[in-house]
Amino acid sequence: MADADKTRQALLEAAYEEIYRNGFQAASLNTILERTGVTKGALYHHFSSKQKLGYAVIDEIISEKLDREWLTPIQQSGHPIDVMIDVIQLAGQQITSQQIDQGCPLNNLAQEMSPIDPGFRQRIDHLYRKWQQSIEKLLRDGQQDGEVKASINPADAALFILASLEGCLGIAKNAQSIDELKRCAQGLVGYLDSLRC
Amino acid sequence: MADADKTRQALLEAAYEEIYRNGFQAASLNTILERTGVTKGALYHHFSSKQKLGYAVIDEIISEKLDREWLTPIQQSGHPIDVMIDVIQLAGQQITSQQIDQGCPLNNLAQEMSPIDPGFRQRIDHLYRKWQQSIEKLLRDGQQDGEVKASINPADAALFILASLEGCLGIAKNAQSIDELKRCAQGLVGYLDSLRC
DNA sequence: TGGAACATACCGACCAGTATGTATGTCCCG
DNA sequence: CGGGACATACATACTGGTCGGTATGTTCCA
Repeated sequence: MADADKTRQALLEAAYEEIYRNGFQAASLNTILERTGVTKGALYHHFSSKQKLGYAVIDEIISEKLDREWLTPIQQSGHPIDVMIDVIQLAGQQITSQQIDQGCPLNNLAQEMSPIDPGFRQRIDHLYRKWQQSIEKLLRDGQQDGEVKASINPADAALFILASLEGCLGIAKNAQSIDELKRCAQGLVGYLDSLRC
Repeated sequence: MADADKTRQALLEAAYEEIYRNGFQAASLNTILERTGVTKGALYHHFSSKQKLGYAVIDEIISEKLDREWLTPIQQSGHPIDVMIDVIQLAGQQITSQQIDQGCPLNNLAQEMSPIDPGFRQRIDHLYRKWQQSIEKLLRDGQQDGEVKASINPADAALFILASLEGCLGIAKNAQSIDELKRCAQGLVGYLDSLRC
């Protein structure tokens, strides 16, 4: 039934917002219910626990967001290093100050939940791995085209690029400063440049 | 009175552990009381709220830990870049798998609390700034000695180094993998090498 | 020097509020 | 008319925080 799906989707989106704002543990089901106008019975009809709701937010909302905002844009044509720099700088231009303050939704959940809930950790790890592999593929393509140094290990470099990106977002989040994000991202761009032949 | 100080210190240390394990919001005062054998009245005699207890943990426990484990070691004599690589690799050797899983105490608090509590954000920012400046000073010294490229901006590079370091710790925390930490840190070492003349 | 006045450190029962989760009832569509 | 899709009311546990009270000094004046 379409109505049921709409209810479920509304819950997922409100849960995503609430979790993004407060973290998973501090996220309140009652707040989610208020914001959606859905009742508690309906929520527990669709999700058997708060934990399962959190899992679904990762598997459906955040995963889809990652695809749309990072994995797909990175697949555009062009020199791999240039493409990555473009994507990073475009994201830097589009980001709002609210998004800076709240950081990366995936990394937020990773830092909070991975030590205390294997189900979260596993799901987050899966997304990180996809992310890393998409960067790795880009570097590998660059090596074949002769744009990227043959001496580097694409998997290791991709891992470091991803870590640095999350690190920059984390630092800027605490500083609540777009300027600091851009200065930090510039360091990452410098590293990317150093991978060119 | 010495006993009062001992009580206060015991509370701070137990609070640090509890917060490190569960985050600040999910940290339970009752657990802290159980672990220390201190009563609730005593706790609220020393700290007027859970928030103030959290502030004190940053100002006293975490700040001291940062000094001891990063700021002081970085001040040893030697070529700046070599010193930093040494400190990073030594830390990588000494880290336990439990510490990997739980991540960096300062970064954990930063990601959780900075968007929702200005007092936390400010205190964490203060420590990050000290950290960054100690790296910046090292790079500046390296430039004067002719070991570090004159073309780089020491403040910006220090910011990126700090962000990358936290990023590597964060990624390894989610992966729960020492190997992934070392591979990631190797990327940081590569960046540091690229700063040499 | 002895004792009243006061301060510090601590105790632990209790409070209101909130959290997730459950049990049962109703509605409505195929 | 059976079952999916809810709604309502409630259970239970736990949270941070408060409050009246106590025990152990410390100070200071007669």
